[in-house]
Amino acid sequence: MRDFMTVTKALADENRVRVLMALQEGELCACQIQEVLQLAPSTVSKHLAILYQARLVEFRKEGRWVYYRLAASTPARPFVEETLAWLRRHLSDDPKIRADHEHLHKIRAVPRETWCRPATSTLQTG
Amino acid sequence: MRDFMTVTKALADENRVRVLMALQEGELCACQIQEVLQLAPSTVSKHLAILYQARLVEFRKEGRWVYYRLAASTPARPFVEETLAWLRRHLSDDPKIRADHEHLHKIRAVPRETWCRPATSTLQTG
DNA sequence: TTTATATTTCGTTAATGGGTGAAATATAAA
DNA sequence: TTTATATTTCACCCATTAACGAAATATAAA
Repeated sequence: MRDFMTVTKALADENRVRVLMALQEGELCACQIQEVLQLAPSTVSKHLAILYQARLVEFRKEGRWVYYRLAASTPARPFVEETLAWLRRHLSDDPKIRADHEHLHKIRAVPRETWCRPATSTLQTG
Repeated sequence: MRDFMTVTKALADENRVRVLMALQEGELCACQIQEVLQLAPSTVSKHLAILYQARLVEFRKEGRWVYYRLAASTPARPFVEETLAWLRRHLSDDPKIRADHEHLHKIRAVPRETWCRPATSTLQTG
């Protein structure tokens, strides 16, 4: 029950759901997720920690960067894939999710140095 | 997205999840739900309103009583059945859910007048 | 080493949300 | 009508949490 509630609470925030949907297309480093959500790094970090505690995402560290991905489902814990499929079925067509995906495509199209910088993002958001 | 978040927020509370699981065995009136959750009537009423807004439950009024049931899934909105199936798969074996079911069996076994009374419940809870 | 960058942790603030009791509402019984 | 009961609404309190900036941590580059 406790595990289950940890997951439902993790899903009860729009920004965290956006993260999970963004990760459906592949891993992203923390700063890419910051760019999509347009939130402060500390805020995004907290959201990612909550998703990690719910075991919905995993991460790997590469140099200064931390790459997050959807957690792998195991036979013993089909939970994740099931939950993500549920999200996908109901949110794939959502306008905001679609906008995030378009935003992500732009982010992936340019070298990281272009946008992973101090404060001024040169990326066109519209 | 907004609809979806209304549902995930509704699911992000343990007592509301307990209500949904309790309703799997059939409709219950508000006071029966109060008895299961052991919470104040006003609190239970609030929880039920949140579940209703999320369109996870429906209700019918019969005299002074209000009977709640799981919402019917329609082809246009398979959401409910899917969500409830998800709950069932992951919580049917949960100790607290099982205890609620046992409690419910006792509640159903006695006439309503026995326990749906002022403040003193004569029902054995253990 | 020093400097720069990516991320997390910490402290704080503001908003949200669960809990309650009292009052309001609705219906049934006396 | 008056009284009793079931439920909801309202106002409030307290706990939780999302957001941020600043500081701390970690790693890479100079």
